Amino acid sequence: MVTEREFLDGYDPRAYPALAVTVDVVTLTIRDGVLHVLLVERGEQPYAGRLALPGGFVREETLDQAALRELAEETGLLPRVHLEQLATFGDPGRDPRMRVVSVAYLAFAPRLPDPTVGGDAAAARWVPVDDATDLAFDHDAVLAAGLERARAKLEYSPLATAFVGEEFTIAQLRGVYTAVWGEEPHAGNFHRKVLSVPGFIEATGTTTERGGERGGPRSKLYRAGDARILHPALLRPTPEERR
Amino acid sequence: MVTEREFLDGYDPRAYPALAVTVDVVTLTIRDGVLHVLLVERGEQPYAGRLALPGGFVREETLDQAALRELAEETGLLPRVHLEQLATFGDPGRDPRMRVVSVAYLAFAPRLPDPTVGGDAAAARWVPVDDATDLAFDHDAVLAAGLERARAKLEYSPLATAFVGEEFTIAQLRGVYTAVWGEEPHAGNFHRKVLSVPGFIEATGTTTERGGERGGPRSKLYRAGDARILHPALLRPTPEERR
DNA sequence: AGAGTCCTTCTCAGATTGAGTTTATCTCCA
DNA sequence: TGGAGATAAACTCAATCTGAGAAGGACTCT
Repeated sequence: MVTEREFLDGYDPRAYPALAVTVDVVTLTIRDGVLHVLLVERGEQPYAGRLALPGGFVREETLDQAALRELAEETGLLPRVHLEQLATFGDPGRDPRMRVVSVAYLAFAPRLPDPTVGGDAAAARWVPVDDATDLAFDHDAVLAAGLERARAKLEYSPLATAFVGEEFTIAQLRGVYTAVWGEEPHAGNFHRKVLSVPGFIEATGTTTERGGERGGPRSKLYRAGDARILHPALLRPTPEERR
Repeated sequence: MVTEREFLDGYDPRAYPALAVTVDVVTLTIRDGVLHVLLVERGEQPYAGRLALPGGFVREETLDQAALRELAEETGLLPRVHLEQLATFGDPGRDPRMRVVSVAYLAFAPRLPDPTVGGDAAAARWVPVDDATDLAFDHDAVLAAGLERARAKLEYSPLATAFVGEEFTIAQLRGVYTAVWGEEPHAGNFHRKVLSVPGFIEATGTTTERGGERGGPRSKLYRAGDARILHPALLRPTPEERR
């Protein structure tokens, strides 16, 4: 906010050229073990033909509502989506047309159907994050910030459960960590750790109907617990070489 | 950012009433072992007489530059200040005059002199964070977010060194954790831990000139190392009751 | 039926942690 | 000047946690 003094001293409509505030959403999901991000293809200049994060102007609504609205318009999804503010990008010149300050959001969703082009949805599609390069505007940096946030939050928050369905196996949960971190945690230790963190997951008492596709026993099913933070945390292997 | 489609579909100057973007800065420092925040007293309505975070309009500059400029205008301080983006607050109605989207920043500074009222500085002063209540606008929430971020960052980043001078003792560093967490870490274990984290601090080879004010031997002096993250982390005592 | 998969549990040595103790150095005050 | 009290730094030790591996089944496919 701004103090009255600054408001009076500084305010001159001509001194502050038109300025827009938008939201952009980094929506992540996992498909076939690979982390994907939701992108839309731009039809017009600038950056025509390039991929970009879905987003749009903020209306008379909260920023959170704007992000949720954009996400819904683009994908038709609403339920079971974790949404959080990521960071704000506002360098002059990041949009060649005018000064645009963009509040970036980060969303996590379980596997979703391909966006239907019903409604006003542009050509939205899921793209493996490794292929999501050369995005329009400064969206490469926005995506990078989102990925780093996601990797870090898996360590100390029960976020991974937002990527899987209502009921899930520990192996599925491990698949989330593998996809996001790009590294597979030790299966046995992961199992022990996940079960020992209070409130992370709770057993349903049921198991899967079948074993794994390539064999193996049925697995027990779990649902998300009520913990908001993981304690102790599940730390990434090799955060960096020691010494 | 915004796609061209959305830009064309949605853009109508009258549909989007005037909107301002500001930065507000939560500046923290430690004085006499107590965490303080920099506040300015508002002279005019709304919220006349109330305390508020320093801030102002974003000009033709990056958001980071705007935050740094506001901080410098308010306090005259520039060197050795750690500054990072905190979060963006944009609820309609958070400013009664117009829609104002505020990008909040978080700054950490070693002990600084009282802001001189030279220049255009308003009545800025350091206030113990526990006394910083009933702030103008939604600044209570902004401050709360800043405090929580600071507490969390002490765990896994070498941020504490931003609160002390160029050279410091381990006891001073422990004082930072005590002030921010409101809880004193075990002195012996803190000592061991801080020295064992690679890159956190490095010895200068010198000691203080005198012992502590109430006795005790001279302490060794250290300076900040080059680590960007602490690994392993210094976890807060009692993050919550286990089980 | 056999080969291969993999969920789940177990083992174990090494590292880390929390709590407390020890030693020596220094300041303040009588 | 001689304590009394404070504290930086190092050490001790038991309890816990961690990483790495292996074992036991239960299940899939061919």
